[in-house]
Amino acid sequence: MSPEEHPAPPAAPGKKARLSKEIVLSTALALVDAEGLDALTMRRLGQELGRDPMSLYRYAANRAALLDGVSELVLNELAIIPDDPDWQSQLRRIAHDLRLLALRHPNVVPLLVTRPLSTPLGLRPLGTLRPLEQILSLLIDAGFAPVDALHVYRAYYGYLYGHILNELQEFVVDPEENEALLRLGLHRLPPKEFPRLRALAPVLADYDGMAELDEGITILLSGLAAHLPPPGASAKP
Amino acid sequence: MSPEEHPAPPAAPGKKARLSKEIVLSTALALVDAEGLDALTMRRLGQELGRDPMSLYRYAANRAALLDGVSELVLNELAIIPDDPDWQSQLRRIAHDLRLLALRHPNVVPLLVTRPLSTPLGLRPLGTLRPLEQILSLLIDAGFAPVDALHVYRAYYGYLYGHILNELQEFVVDPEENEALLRLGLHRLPPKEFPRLRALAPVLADYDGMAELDEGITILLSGLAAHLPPPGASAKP
DNA sequence: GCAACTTCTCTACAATGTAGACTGTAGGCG
DNA sequence: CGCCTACAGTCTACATTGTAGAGAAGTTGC
Repeated sequence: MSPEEHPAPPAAPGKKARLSKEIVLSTALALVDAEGLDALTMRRLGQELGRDPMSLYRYAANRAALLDGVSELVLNELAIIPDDPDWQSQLRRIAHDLRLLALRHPNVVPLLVTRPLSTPLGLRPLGTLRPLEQILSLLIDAGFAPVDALHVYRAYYGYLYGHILNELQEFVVDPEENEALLRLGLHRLPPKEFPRLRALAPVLADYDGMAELDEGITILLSGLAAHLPPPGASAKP
Repeated sequence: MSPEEHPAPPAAPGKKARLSKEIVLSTALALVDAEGLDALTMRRLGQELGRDPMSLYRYAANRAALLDGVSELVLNELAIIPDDPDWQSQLRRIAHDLRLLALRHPNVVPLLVTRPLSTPLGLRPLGTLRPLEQILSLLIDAGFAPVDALHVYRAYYGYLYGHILNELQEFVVDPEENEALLRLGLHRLPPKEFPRLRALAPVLADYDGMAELDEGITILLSGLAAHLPPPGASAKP
């Protein structure tokens, strides 16, 4: 019975290890994953850490910075390693990775999408810019001119984010419920006004996001490859 | 000098016309457009209307409902009229319209994107589902099987939303400032870590969103047309 | 053992959303 | 005309939020 004497912080999950930005942010993320964005209040996070809420301000200037930190943490889970020389399959892999990341942290997606809208490019957390830089780099290394790389990136990332939003929006509410109409709450729609939507209920209900993403990416990438000067036309060795 | 005696409410912008949902929502939208989402508090909106904040609850069950109402109001500005028999040019036109809508109400875009994430399909404000229904209808009328129409819709709308988010994110901060690096705040990025991004500063600074959207849509639509059973294969007259 | 830190806590306050009771006003019916 | 009912709008009150500012506790170097 020595529940209070342990001087070694690393293995004592009990109460009093010194805080750190990493600890704060990762328990913030855990909280958001478990209970949603609204649950992430200073007081609640403080309580989760067994600390006074005010202590958090040592590690994040304010709540907004905390949210940025969480975004960054999540995006850091995305590994972009240029092992595959084919840019198309590379981008395809990243797309699937990002999709899975979003499904793993659905509550963070609004942050990823929304916060950059209120923060100019250069002031965003570096972690959120890194994928952009890395993908540009990947494309340029594959032989694209920088300007074209940017175009490819925009079309690609645009579609990717759009797809993720779409998929999360269509997420099935109550998997217990079997009737597709009910499962999606579509029975509340006036049939006269929404005949198509209602008729598509069964199809909507089993949305294969992964397949849909893959098709879309295929179309987009091959289209991009066709409409642009082929990589290698005017590139570095 | 009869500023108080007018018994006719319609022409008296002064103070005391009876409220209505339309009035409340449209001044809410005006407020958001002018000062951003955060400015839309119950008290502030009440003040804007010359009424007690609590009176708003007659017209919106709570703040979330207010936000939904604003989304709906904005989406109602999008007119989808099936005048053009060619589905591709139809979708292209809608895409440009929606883009302009977003540029007209940039502060509302986070709402459009975020709120559906926390509301199951069937429970969303009808106004926000109407574009979906209408586009499905348009595609089915053009000869697509319903399931394929849904696929087209998803890829199309996904890309479209993604593009809009992209474009708004890259919005130039201070158009007064001439140096591209500065204008975007990119000078804060460590050069070693972000060489590509920094090198692209000038290109980033003059982003032609309209052209970029059009290219993307072209690629996507022609790709979709090629990868799917051509409309009319198994359709109604 | 003291001094200069950093880290954490306490208290306090202004702003927000909203419940619940209340007041006024407009119309319907005798 | 007088009363009654319904509804629009208001007032007061409260719990919850982010965060400023002063201080306590703990840690580290000499």
